[in-house]
Amino acid sequence: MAIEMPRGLPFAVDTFGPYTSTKRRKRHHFLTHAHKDHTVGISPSNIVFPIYSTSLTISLLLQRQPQLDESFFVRIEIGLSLIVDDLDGEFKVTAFDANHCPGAVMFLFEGSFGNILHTGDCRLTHDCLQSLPEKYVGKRLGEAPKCCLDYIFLDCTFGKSSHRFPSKHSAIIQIINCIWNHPDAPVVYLACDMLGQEDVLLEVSKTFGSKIYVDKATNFECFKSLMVIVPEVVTEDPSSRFHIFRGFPKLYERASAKLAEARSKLQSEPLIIRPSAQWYVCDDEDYSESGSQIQKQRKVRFSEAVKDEFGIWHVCYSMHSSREELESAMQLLSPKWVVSTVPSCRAMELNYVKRNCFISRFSPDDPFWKLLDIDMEVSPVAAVDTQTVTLSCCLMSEELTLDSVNSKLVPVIESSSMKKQLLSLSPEKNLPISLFGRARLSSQESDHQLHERKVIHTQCVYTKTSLELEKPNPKEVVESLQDDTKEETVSFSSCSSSKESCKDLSGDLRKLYRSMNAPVPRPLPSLMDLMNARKRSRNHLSF
DNA sequence: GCGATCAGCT
DNA sequence: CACAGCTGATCGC
Repeated sequence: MAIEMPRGLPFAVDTFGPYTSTKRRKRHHFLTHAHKDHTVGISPSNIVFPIYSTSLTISLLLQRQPQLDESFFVRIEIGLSLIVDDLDGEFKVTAFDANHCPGAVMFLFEGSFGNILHTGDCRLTHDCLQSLPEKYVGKRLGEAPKCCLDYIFLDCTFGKSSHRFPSKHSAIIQIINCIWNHPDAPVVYLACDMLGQEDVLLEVSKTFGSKIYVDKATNFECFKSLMVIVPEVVTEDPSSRFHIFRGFPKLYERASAKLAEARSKLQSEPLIIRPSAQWYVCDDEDYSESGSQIQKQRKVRFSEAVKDEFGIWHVCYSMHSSREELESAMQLLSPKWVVSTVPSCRAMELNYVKRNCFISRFSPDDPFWKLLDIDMEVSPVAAVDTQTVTLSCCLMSEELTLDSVNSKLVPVIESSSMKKQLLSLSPEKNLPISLFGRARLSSQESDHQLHERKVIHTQCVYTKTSLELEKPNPKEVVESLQDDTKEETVSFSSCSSSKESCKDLSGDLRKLYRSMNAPVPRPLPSLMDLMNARKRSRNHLSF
């Protein structure tokens, strides 16, 4: 899952259009790693070259999509920098190991827009941080680095997970121990067919002196990428004790079937190991209502493999940072602003962000404003001009609506007058408007006060040109704090806290919200009924 | 008819 | 729940 970069930046990371307007097309594209959800949109028909990425990521991508051409890509390797020419002045980009999967990198951009770290997907361990330029990393917790990053686009995938994850190395040792503890298992199935689990295979292979069988016929893509990354561990001989087990689909069903088959034949059971953090983050949140008894009964240990009710052994092998790792990384890096690259604005839940990221921190000449395409040189304008578009108008034309959160939406004057409005805010008096996520409060405000704050609600600011009348071009999503309401915090983020997903808005609008690091609101249930009824009647007609 | 995107699922 | 990814339906050219 990737987010669009703010409009003021000339580059995109892990997003590849297509953009309807060439005006919006980013001039430079960067790819952090080869997982498919980060390569969506890369195709010969949508050439957005050059795409900057590591040799390994490019190789994996070319292998999967041979119709792409090498010439679309520019190689950048871990630890190396490139200077990129741009209309707005050149900038420097450096790649760093993201500790996520083979070829995965974080990008550090340094230019007139500021110093920006985009982590892609990452597991931000201490070692990982130490590979960043010294000036950006504090020597110890609480000690500011010599140079502050302006923004971090941060992988907060497991930002909610309060558990301490074992290191990848430790997880691999757990896997090896688990295998040692099952000498009678005739076959060891490793659910490791995903890019990023190769080290598990490598270490198992080295420890037990055996290659690992990959079924070329049913798992060709995995076979191909293993032949690029760790060819020395792969065998096509099914008599090997170690087999790759597909993680999808229906892992549990297939695993149960394997075990049942052995039992029915009175054979020793095979050993099935799934190295993934997914199983461990399940009971992280408050599932007291929806969570099954099975979940409650789980006595999860992170220090050794755990067998579940289906007979699968789990080891917490995580390719993303835990909350603890993120907090610690943010403290050492002390960025001015943090944006989550995953939806639900999970960055806002980090203590570091709650305590340190507020808009009042930015002076009028800070590049922050430029990043958001907000021009500080504002000329006086009429209160209402011809560019004003109301939300209701946009929504009608899109056949979409926002949910009750937005029922208080008011028309907002676009562009310059809006900017002026924003900029005229005095931090003390009218706090706070934030441009990303939940409004950030002043640093003096305690967590308790923070909690007492009132409803935050969303305003969408749209620009209009004659061309874009049909498809409004939402420009900025801002939040404002309403002082006269009594509700406790954040109806705005109701979506992210809700257990339901936010799948009810059209893709375009969803992308917009995500790019602003704002949770996607859901239409009113009544509207959903209408939309569904319309869908049903349409389906009916087609018969 | 094809590729891109979305919905739904695990 | 949700990683990354699959399948099948639908959309749009």
